Amino acid sequence: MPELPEVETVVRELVDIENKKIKKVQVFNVSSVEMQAKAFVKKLVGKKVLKVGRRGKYVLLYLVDDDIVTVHFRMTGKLVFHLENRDLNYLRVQFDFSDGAHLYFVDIRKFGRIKFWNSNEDILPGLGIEPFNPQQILRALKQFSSKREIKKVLLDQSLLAGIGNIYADEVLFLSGIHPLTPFDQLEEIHMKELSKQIPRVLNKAINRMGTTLSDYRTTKNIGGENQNYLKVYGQKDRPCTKCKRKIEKVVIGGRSSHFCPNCQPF
DNA sequence: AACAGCACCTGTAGGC
DNA sequence: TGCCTACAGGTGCTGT
Repeated sequence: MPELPEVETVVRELVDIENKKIKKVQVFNVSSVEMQAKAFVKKLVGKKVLKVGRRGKYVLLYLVDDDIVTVHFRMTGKLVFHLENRDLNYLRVQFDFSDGAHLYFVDIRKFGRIKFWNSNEDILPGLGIEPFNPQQILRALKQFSSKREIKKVLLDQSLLAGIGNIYADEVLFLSGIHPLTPFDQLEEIHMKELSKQIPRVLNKAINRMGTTLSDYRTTKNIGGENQNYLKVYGQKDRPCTKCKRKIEKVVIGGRSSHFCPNCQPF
């Protein structure tokens, strides 16, 4: 799942577990939790989930006593309220609540991670700002310095938290910036455009409940709609929506990058 | 310090 | 049908 809009969609549905007490936790794949499974279970059982939130691509579960649990889906993780047959083989962690509700952490590739943080810990150190305020984004971009390609910079979670491969490509297309452009060669107008487009792209995707390409599903195990509105991601060889030129695909930092050679000149 | 490369896993799609 | 390779919404470690 993965990027900010998908995580935000899930978090909004997770209000259903707020104020519920965790009655039982079962860890079926030890590497899914960043702690000895036994200790992890002990930390959670009997605790109430006061609130659910999000930072970047992380789901946050605020527990009593100010302890926090973070969930990162990486590539294929998801949290669902009901376990379907097709997910049976990929159930990694199960949470049972005292009112009879369940929450299942399902993850085909086992990259996802669930972490317990004590109340005195500084959670998610080094994570960048939430990318919704254009002025704040512009400020962050202006004080950032790098010779790296803009595509790589957008994927850097320590600058802006939550942008992934799909939305980075979409943002660059709408901003008219070639993904290989060195960050330190961006002009003021480019920075302003990025600051404007980043929140727009993310908010639109949130309103469409995220982008479902293969694995991402909401807690109710249904997909989002944003995949039907992508301008460049996954659109290789298809005509650009603005100029009809063929969308191209290159590899940058090991990630596929889609762009229109006409609308995003190098 | 920054960056490339690879590791972590499993499934799927496409070529032959 | 079957085998093989490439690739997938992400990060984190290691070596240069």
